[in-house]
Amino acid sequence: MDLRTAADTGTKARTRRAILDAAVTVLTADPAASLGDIAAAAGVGRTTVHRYFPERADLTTALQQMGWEHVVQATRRARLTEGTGADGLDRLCQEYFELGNVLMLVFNYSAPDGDVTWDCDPDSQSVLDLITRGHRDGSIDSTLTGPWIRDILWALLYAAWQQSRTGVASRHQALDSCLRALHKVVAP
Amino acid sequence: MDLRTAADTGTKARTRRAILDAAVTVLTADPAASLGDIAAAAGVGRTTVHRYFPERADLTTALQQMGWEHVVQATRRARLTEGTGADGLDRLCQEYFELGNVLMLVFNYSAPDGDVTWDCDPDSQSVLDLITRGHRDGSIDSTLTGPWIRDILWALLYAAWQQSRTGVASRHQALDSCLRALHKVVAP
DNA sequence: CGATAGTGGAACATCGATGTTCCACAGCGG
DNA sequence: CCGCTGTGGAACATCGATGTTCCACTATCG
Repeated sequence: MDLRTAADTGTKARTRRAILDAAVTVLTADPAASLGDIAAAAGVGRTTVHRYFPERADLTTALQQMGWEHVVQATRRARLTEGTGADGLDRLCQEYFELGNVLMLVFNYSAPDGDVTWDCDPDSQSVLDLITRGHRDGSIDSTLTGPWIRDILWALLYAAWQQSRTGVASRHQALDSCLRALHKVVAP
Repeated sequence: MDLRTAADTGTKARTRRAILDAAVTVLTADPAASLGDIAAAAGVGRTTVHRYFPERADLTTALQQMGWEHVVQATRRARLTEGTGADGLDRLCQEYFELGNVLMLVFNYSAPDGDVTWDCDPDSQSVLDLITRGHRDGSIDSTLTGPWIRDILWALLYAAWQQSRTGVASRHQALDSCLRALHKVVAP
């Protein structure tokens, strides 16, 4: 017998995923949305939400964890150890941009819930290492500290996503603007 | 007889101001804080808060209005019509940075309450005009649109204030980093 | 001194979100 | 077919925030 039951990849997993996905969408639009709103958006009953996440905190915790897993995977896909530091940063920006709403949620949930800023997560160090490599190979301005560049990256991504979300620019235009701004900032 | 009673500049004005100031501090830290928290931070009773702002919405409206007034005044102080476009943007960044928490509040309250983004306020046009002038006088990269540069400005300010607020950098260092990043982005 | 403005606090009603319980229904495999 | 699993919905209790009312206290000014 398996520790995880067979249903773990079946109906239950799908329902859980639907709730989490809906939560990302709804909570991004309104961080104070009720569980009923989330249930409605997920197309399930409020009871079902409570079945999967007994308390609201359980849901937000799961959301935060899922969000960070996405960020970690995106960081991995960016292959930070290949090419120059600036190249890696470029790929990282593109991967993060693809995360969309998940990114905004992780961004916003860092402060209010717990002060678990993005300093303490496992992949943050690899980003700082990337920047250090960029400092050494001359592709990143050495006068800009690692944490500051990382924060600029997130800030630019936030602004770019706002642009795309509000229809000021298309998704592609927003990403393009973001990448160019990042290039100019980190260039020595 | 005055339309505004004499007390308008006396005790009542001071109490009102204390409540608004406390609200800025508290709501910046936790946007979902209760009126009791705000009253305690202001050093007044919860009843008094209700006397000045009968409903929560009245308080948030007043906050938003006060915030925008500060922004407008800061924009005026930056004397956007003097010097090159880039110079004006530089001064604007410094003035906005000085607004501190008020800035963060205006920034955060743009989306959740009403969709009154910073496009519709009176001073926004003068900022866009400034950028257009920078495009013409060659001090600002013409391939970057006005709205995008304005959003970058806000995003960088947000990131810089986070740095200073979390103690990663001093206030002065944060502003310096912010200004240098802005310079590099807008440079043609 | 006496009136008035401004305030604080207690008490209360209300409302929405939350969390729990229970029951009914549908699908699916043995 | 029967039982199990997953679900939806109704009903209920609870809790915290909100908004209101009322009364007492203090300081200031005429």
